[in-house]
Amino acid sequence: MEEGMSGFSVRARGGCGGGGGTKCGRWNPTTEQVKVLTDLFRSGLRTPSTDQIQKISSQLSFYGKIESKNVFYWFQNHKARERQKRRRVLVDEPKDDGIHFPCQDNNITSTKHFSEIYNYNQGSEQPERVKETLQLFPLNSLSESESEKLRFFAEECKENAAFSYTIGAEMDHPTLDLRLSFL
Amino acid sequence: MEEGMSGFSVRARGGCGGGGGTKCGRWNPTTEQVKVLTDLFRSGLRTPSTDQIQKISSQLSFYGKIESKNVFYWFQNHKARERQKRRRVLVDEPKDDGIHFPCQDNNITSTKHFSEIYNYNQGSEQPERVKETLQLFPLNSLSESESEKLRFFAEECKENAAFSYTIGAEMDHPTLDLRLSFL
DNA sequence: TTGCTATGAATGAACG
DNA sequence: CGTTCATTCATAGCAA
Repeated sequence: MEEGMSGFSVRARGGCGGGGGTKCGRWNPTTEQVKVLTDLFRSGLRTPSTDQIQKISSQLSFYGKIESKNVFYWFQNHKARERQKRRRVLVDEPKDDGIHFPCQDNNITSTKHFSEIYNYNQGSEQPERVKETLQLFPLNSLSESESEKLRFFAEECKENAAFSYTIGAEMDHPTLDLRLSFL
Repeated sequence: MEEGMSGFSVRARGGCGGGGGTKCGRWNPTTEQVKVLTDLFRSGLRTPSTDQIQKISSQLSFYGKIESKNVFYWFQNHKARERQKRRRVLVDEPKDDGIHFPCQDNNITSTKHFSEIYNYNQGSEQPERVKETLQLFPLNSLSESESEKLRFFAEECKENAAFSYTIGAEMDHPTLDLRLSFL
């Protein structure tokens, strides 16, 4: 795949006019946009707030057409897919049964929230929920694949790590500054 | 021939109760059900009461498997996403600085009471929400996106408009009658 | 063309 | 109610 296409206008494809019958065209992120988003993600950003989404979108619009919903979806998808990938690793390779600590144990008991809201219940309360257990673990004697898995877990755990990110380090033009400070 | 064109998933029903014995995870609304729900929403229904939910669900069950909670969630989601979308559009496209009239700013006498319209009031009753006066305005020289935004605002206005809706106009079969009268 | 993979988009369900 | 999660649909790009 050619990596040129610097800047934007990568959506050169006909899009709408193409033989589709559905709505025309979906967002096609430029390499710069993907880079920034990925860096943000790796910096610890997982679930940007509405404000952050808008700021990011605004900044990224420099590199090409983009809407805030694109940023929103990007993070949703990226997070979800990393999660399911990790999940797959857990299931596919059960040989690592020495460590298992998915950051925050999700106790998935069957849900009954609609009835909770509308009183369609018939008694029997059960507001039990397991609290987080986030424990540390010995970081030694780990094989390649194992340490890789650890990385996954580590990534998951930094849900809300504080961070700041600056766009434009080696970009050709702008040196845009996008400092995200939460809380 | 098949080209994959479709406004939506054409799979629809079957699923759980069908003879295929497929997965029956979550509700998969039929196109008819979606149509009715959408029409109800567009008619002004935003937060149906428990009774209304029951009625709607009951009627829609004709078109396929459905539960009350599905209707409940549908409206919750639809409303939430409508607002979210509108919010995003407002911020994403500030280039419409020629028109700005949130909902019912009838009087040209400026926007003196935003709090009245979006009443997040805290001292008095709020029985008087939106009077459906929804004034018209020159629908000319409006770009595509602009008129789209207008539609958003218009939709927001009919928060609790009285309405009645009849299912089955051009439906293939039933002519179900679902008159919802509130208050 | 056909199939696969990655990923944008949508939405049912549910949480806080 | 706003936000988040899980699953699925749809499509662009590439490979065989």
